[in-house]
Amino acid sequence: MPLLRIAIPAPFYHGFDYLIPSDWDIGPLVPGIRLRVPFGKREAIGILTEIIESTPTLKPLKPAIAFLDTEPVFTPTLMKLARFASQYYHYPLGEVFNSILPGLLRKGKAAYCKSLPTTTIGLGEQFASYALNDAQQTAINSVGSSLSEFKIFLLNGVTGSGKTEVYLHIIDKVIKANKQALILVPEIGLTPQILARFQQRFHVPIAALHSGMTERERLDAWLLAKQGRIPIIIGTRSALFTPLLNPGVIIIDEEHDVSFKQQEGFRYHARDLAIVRARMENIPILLGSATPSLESLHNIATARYHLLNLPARAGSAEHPHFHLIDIRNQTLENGLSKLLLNNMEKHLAQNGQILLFLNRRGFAPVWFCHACSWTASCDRCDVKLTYHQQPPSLLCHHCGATRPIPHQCPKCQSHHLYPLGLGTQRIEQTLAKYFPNVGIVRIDRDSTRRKGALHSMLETIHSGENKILIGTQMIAKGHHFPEVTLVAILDADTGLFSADFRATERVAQLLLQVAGRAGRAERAGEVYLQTHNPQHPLLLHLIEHGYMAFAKAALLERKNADLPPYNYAALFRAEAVNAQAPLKFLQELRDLAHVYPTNAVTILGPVPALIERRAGRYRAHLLLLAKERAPLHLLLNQLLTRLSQLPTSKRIRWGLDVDPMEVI
DNA sequence: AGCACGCCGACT
DNA sequence: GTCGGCGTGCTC
Repeated sequence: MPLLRIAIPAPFYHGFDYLIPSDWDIGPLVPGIRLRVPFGKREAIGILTEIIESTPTLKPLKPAIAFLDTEPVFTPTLMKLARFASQYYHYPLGEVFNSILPGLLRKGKAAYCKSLPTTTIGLGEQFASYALNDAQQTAINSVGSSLSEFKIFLLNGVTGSGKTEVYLHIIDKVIKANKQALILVPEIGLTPQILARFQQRFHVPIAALHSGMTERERLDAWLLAKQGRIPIIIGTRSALFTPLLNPGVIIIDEEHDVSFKQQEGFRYHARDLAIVRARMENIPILLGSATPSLESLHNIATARYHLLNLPARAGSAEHPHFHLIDIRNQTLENGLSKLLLNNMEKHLAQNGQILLFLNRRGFAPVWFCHACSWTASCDRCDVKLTYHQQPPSLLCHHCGATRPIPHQCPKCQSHHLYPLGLGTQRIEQTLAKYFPNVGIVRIDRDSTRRKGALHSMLETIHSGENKILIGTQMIAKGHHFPEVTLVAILDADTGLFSADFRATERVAQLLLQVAGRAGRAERAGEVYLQTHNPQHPLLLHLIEHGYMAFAKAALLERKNADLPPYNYAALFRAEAVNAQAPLKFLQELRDLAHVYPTNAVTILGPVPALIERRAGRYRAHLLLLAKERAPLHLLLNQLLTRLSQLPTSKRIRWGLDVDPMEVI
């Protein structure tokens, strides 16, 4: 008698087996359909993974309640991909399915599409009006001649080298072959500009999967893509799991971007899984970046990926022209050096626009007592509170807590309290004083909270109404400012000495990204970096020899330190209200590893997290490193099967992060 | 993760 | 005398 093996969205690493009610037609019972089943004292919706002949469980089986689909909600590839991801990230299969499914299907709604494509159908301009250079043509031909085979390409080219044009031509070939193109972009990269460019070029339905969509729109896009009726799908990380009837190509734009890695729950990396998917679908995958990840560059070196280089267009600098401003022993005007202010004046006089980058929102990062050096810190986190002037408050950037600003020191009763250090609000104020007749706009999370605010602020730059833009990381992605002739990074030192092994890579990528916001292809901007470390080898390498030289040096460091990509990493994270519990739990886990001795895996820790207490919870980490994947994953499996038996495991929130992006 | 059961403190 | 706190155990 056949039985149903079902993946249930619950924290278990195995499926659950059910009886088939005797009056059911067995025909629709194929892997990939949803079923409603009794589960403990409640009901659950699970995915049928297998029809089996017998069950290993000794408990009596319950019959399933209902099947919700007559055909699978997943394509066969997505079923395989989910299974792979579940094993690779050691995350329960039912939970993986659950995070892939559109919300309405998760809740048991019918897999039925009400509307025809709600997406815009573009005008379909002629492609022949666009001149390609040799490098672009080579890239297009390389991918174009591999349209029905699995091959990984890395398209490396600076801003303005024409990466998007290459994407568009490849997509054109794909849809002309009646296949579908899946494009993943970073979280903030999915701007209306990018979408407009696609809509302008293609006379086909385009699904743009963004956070503002309703659940209904999401489901429609999913179902239409599955039926092959939407040829182009653009979206962020989770769009990777869109079912495709006729997949033709996957494109990952800005492949180095960390937003492709999910940072909670099912901690998958969309780029890495996209490669697995492309292999399963037997299609090419194109990774694009001006600053490729060290992982990808290593894969170029080992010939796993094929490199396609796009040199900068004629007339433009290969990389922006950098100037280091040594701010040691200099009197700064609220963070702005004399040299920078003079150059700003010069550029403004020539009607240029200016972009200032400071990755710190608020007015000042510290509220400080002049008399006894007391500083305001968060009650629930191990961080100082940030002083905000609008609205006036002390804010914790880690847990969101706000406090009124004390004007008397709680420690020594002094009234000499003042904001210390620099944030974007303070820079904005200083600029207003220095350039009273120049339009200034500040773009950060605080100033853009209102819906549509970001868009209208960007407009004031594009229209020329504002001449100076001061912003945080928000301005580093997606947007381009052709009239900006001067870019300044006010504090290039942030991150240079971070304990995380990826910090320097992130700094290099961020600096180049910010620098790349400016200018036109034929008129690249000047870039100033204010630093206390003008001799820092990373900064020197980057500005003198460019990103590739930096990457080469950084890879050598990683190799010498046995860090990724020369080792595979997995990180156990634990947190609890009790300060000792996470460390104790991870120590127990480490001790458990002694039961499975292996030389192939190095275990480091447990150690408290760099910011140990966050939102009232203490956090700790245990890092595992291995030269080969197999022994690492074997050990992880062994640990996970016995983890729930550890005495402290119930009092702990824990998670496993395979290929972690951050280890501090 | 849910959900129920179970055994100890402050309320009508 | 009950309502409810969250520790513990279970889910085919």
